[in-house]
Amino acid sequence: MPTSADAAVPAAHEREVIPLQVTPHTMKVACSNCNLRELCMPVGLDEAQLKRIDDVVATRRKVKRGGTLFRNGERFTSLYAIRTGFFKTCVATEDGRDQVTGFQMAGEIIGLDGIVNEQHTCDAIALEDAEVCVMPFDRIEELSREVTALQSHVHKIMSREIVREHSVMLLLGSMRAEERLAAFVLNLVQRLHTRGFSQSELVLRMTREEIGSYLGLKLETVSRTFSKFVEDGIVEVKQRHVRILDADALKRIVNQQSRQ
Amino acid sequence: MPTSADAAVPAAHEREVIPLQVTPHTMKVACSNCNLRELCMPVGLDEAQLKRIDDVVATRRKVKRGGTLFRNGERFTSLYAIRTGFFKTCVATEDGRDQVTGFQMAGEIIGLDGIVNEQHTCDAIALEDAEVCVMPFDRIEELSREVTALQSHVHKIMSREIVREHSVMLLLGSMRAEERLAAFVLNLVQRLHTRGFSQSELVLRMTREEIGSYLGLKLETVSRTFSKFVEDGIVEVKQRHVRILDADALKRIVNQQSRQ
DNA sequence: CTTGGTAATTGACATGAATCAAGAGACAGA
DNA sequence: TCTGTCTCTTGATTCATGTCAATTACCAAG
Repeated sequence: MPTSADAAVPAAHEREVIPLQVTPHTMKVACSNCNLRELCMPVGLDEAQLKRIDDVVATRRKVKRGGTLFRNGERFTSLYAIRTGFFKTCVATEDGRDQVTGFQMAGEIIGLDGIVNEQHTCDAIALEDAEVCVMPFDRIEELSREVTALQSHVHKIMSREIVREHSVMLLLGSMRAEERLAAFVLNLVQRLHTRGFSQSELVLRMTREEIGSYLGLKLETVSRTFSKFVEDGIVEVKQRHVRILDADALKRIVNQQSRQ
Repeated sequence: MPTSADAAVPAAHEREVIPLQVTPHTMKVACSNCNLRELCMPVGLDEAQLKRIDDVVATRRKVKRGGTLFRNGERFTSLYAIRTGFFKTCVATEDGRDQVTGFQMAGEIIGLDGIVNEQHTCDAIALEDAEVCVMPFDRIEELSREVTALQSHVHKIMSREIVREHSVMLLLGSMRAEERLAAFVLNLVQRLHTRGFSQSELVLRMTREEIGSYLGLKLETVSRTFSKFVEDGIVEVKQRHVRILDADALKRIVNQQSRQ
């Protein structure tokens, strides 16, 4: 039930005071002049196609830090393109275990898990105040029947997620703690660098426990491994602020064969 | 380069004598009367749509046991629907480690990883003599612009793969050896049962080492864990033949919280 | 500035799975 | 049938990571 883009602002001030509450944002959005366009939309469109693409985004939605964009079991209606902020997605078993399946940042698409059963199968939680573009999936399907570039783009985004998950499986299935953490840090800076941030410095938006969950490690192991990297002069760590001193060393750690 | 469906049979007998060699098979294929249709194709199509869907499959292809359907780095052109046989897919790092990312059986679709970069990022290897339907992806995209049910179906297949991988991440990230193996066996019989096989008996098509790679364990651990299940009277194991004596016990093992 | 709560670090110890090694089965090809 | 090669099992031992516990650092609210 995305709010119409033209509707009046619905008591936004009231909602602001409730933490964890999602705040619909009704300013009309245009992909065609969004600076994240090349991250979440196809490139090489002509003027007319660009105009149509604008119609994919129904509204924007703000999610406060700690708030949920969607939850396991909720009905699936839309994909979300992250405009600002940082999310984690996690799955859970009945017995309470849960597993972070990914961390998502600006320009990335979230919600693909919901397509198959028209129901989300994971939680998406904002790790900092965030804003997303709401893209109703039926609209995406409709338009991608007409705009070939959009169709291809949607397929590529899903395929990219599959490939990413393969690499996480490789990490979880065959790497040791140091390799996992090195790979994780390198992956994060690389993605941040693509978005114009430093190649050597980053601020972690998640706790040691969340990193551990993603990497299949306990938070103590994450902490110890960071400490080891610091001892070895590979990184500086001050709480969530990480400075990479020797990126090559990190790469060597990832590629070194340890377990078979 | 799929062989035209109408071409003459190309020296099939010659190819048969070369193991690991893929044998193009040119018999015209019809999804519309394939008994696996409900597994790999959309349901609820009218006569006209069914006829069009038949055009998605260009040819069939046979792959001998041990042969590769595609390899990491190869150009992506087609998705494959498995008609008979059993595959594994695996990814590898430069340093030689590799990770089985899945086992696929009749009715399942393979090759989705290749879409994003028009290049395969994993190997697909037949674990027994197999036959697949070759579905050129440009044809799939073309037709799914016109047949809404096909478009939706393609999206769901990709989403299903994403969700499956989430559950593998959960398994690899937070389960212990016994839980992993129990979950694996239950998943296999369940899928085989869907295809009309026994609910309590199965023949493993893969080695202990391949199971271990998939589950992030060493082959010795897989073997020991099977032995433990046998001791506990949960299964009977004779080489690759497994009979489940107590499915509930397996389910309890999966759901029991052990590590947090 | 104090206080309470969350997050992170570090140490001591326990343990599950890896490693190393030997041997037994199974199976394909001669 | 024999032979060589995989594959699987099982035991002894090691090691990486989990577990438990104590302490410190940080941050937000009063």
